[in-house]
Order: sequence, then C-alpha cells, then structure tokens
Amino acid sequence: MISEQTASREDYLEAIAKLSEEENSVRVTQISKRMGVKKPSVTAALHKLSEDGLVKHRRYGLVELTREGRMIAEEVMRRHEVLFRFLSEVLDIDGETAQEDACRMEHSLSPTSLERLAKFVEFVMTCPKGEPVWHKGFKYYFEHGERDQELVARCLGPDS
Amino acid sequence: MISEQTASREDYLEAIAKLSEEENSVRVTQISKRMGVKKPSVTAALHKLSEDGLVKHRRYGLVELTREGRMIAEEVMRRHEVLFRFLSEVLDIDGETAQEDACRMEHSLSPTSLERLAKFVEFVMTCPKGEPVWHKGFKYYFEHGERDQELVARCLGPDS
DNA sequence: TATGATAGTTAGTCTAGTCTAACAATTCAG
DNA sequence: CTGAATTGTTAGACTAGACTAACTATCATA
Repeated sequence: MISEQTASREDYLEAIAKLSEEENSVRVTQISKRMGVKKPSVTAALHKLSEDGLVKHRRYGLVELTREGRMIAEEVMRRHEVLFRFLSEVLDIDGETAQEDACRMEHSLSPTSLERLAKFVEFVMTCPKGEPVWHKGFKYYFEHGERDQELVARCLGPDS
Repeated sequence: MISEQTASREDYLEAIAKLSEEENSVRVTQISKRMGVKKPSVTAALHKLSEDGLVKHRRYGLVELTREGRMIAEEVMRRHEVLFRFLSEVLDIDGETAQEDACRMEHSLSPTSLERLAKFVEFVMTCPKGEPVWHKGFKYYFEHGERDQELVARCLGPDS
C-alpha cells in the first residue's frame, strides 16, 4: 500500500484533499483553478487516479478520495508541512518562498529524512526554555555575516 | 544567464562535471554508466544541451562543458553538497539515504533557501565551542523519544 | 592494413503530462 | 420547461525523456 506516485499525481491528490477540507464538494473546475492547469488535464489525471483506485469520480460528478488516496495525500501534506515549518520557523525564510520550496521538495523527501526533520523542528520549536539562544545566534549570524559575541559568551561550559 | 533547467538536464550537467574531475576525458559511455541510462538517451540529451550551448560535443568525440554549462553544474553540485551536509551532519541521517535524498532535492531548492541552509550548516558545524550542547540534545531526543534532562539543565539562563 | 571489438548514433516506439478546439451534459433563470 | 451559461469530456497534437534494435565509426592489434 501507499504505492510510489509521480510528483504530478501527488499534486492532484494533495489538491483534492485540501479542497475537500475547504469546500463541501470537489469539482474538476476547482482542481483546475487551484493547480493552474486546464480542465482536460484534470479529467485525464482523474481517469488514471480512478483506475488506480485513488479517487472516486463518475462523469460530470463530484471528486472524492478513496481511503488509499487520502492516505497518500496526507503523507504528502505532512511532508509539505514539515518542510514548510523547517524553512519558515527554523531557517526564517519568508512565507511565500518557504511555501514554494516546500511544494517542490515535498515530492523528494524520504520517510527517514521526513521523520528526522519533523523531530528536529519539534525539538527546536518546543524548547522548554523558550527560543533557544543558539537560534537567536543563528539569526544574528545570517543577518550580520558573523556571530554575536555576546551570545557566544552566553553559550558557556567547556564543551558546549 | 543560468537559465532554468529540468531535473534531467541538471543531472546530465552534474554527471559530466563530476566525470571531468575524475577522468581526463569524458565520453558517452561513462555518462551512461554513471547515470544508469542507456547510451542513446545520453546522445539525445547531449544534442539538446549542445544546442543550448551548455556542452561541447562532436559526433564520436569527447564531451566538455561550456563555461555556462559548468556554472550550472557547479550550482547544482553546491545544492547537493549543502543538502547532503545538512542531512548527514545536522540531522545525522545515514550517508546513503542522505545522498539519495540530496540527489532528488537538489533540483528544487531556491537560491534563497540554499544560501540560508548553507549558513545554517556552517553555523552549527563550526561552533567555536565544539559540538553545540543542543545538537547533542537533539541526537538524544530522536534516539530516545524524549529530552535528556541533564542536557536541558545545562541549557541555563532565564531566556535560553 | 584488415578486422573484430568497442563506442556512438539513428530511427522509431512508448509513457506521462500538458495543451487547444470542439462537443456534450448539467444547471439555473426567466 | 426551455435555452443560455457553465461545467466537463473527448479527440488529437505536442514535448520531454526514456527505451530497443539496428546501423556506423573508431581503435587496437595481429
């Protein structure tokens, strides 16, 4: 289960999943608009995804994900979410760029790296003492091109 | 300059660049082997890259990158390198997985995120005090599923 | 220098994914 | 309940990128 999908197919599944959350029914035109693709392309894609049992779609009817389709879509959305949070929260990249990059990279992150990256973001963003000093130090570093000596000094201890 | 390339074209340029470093001349067969692609595919790709002025190649002859081709290849290799180092050194992903992921993601990282990520890796791996405590804490965290209280305690100060 | 091995190319096929143009179904207003 | 507007589909063309089979250069060596 959770067969390998192309980037394009993953994008369709993801778009359908998001539209399902936002609207109470999903139609070809909406998918077309959201993905910036013409309607015949959507019809063709739905045909193939239908054949593979990932979506339900009858001519002129509504579009729905099957259980398997939804699982794949959720997997893709998770990859997107984790990448987006890493880029925007940890690296402090602006939201628009982070979204665009996440959209492209979400198709090429292995499960191993995904889980590790998720842990990383969680680790950094839920430090029990608030924003870690080193993270402030990093922001200073990429903004000024050099380390903030005051923050370095606060990073005490022989091996810290 | 540095026109947009497809993933496949970037892969060819990258392979040619690496072979140029390793061997003293580059031929179709070598590219074919390295990329796991049949020779006619290489010929076809070289044709197109030639037309666009990214490689020099005469029938039955050697393959070389033009100045522009080399610039693109170096850009791609930099993306690969930065992603690889992030995955393997910061996230502590095993080398093989890190290489595979870097190979796929290297085609979808924007210049903005690339530079920020490079700074991040540099910041983490060249801490003036050696490996940062928080980084050890992260390794403990993903190995054990929870924070090492001793390390948390060492992360002192009101807002650290 | 002739010849077999190796290297490279050409021609043609296939798949995925997109598009346009034209047609068909559905829906909604009057 | 009928016709225009909207929505969706079909048919057909195109591109990128891969493949196989068959052909052609090139090279090395006897």
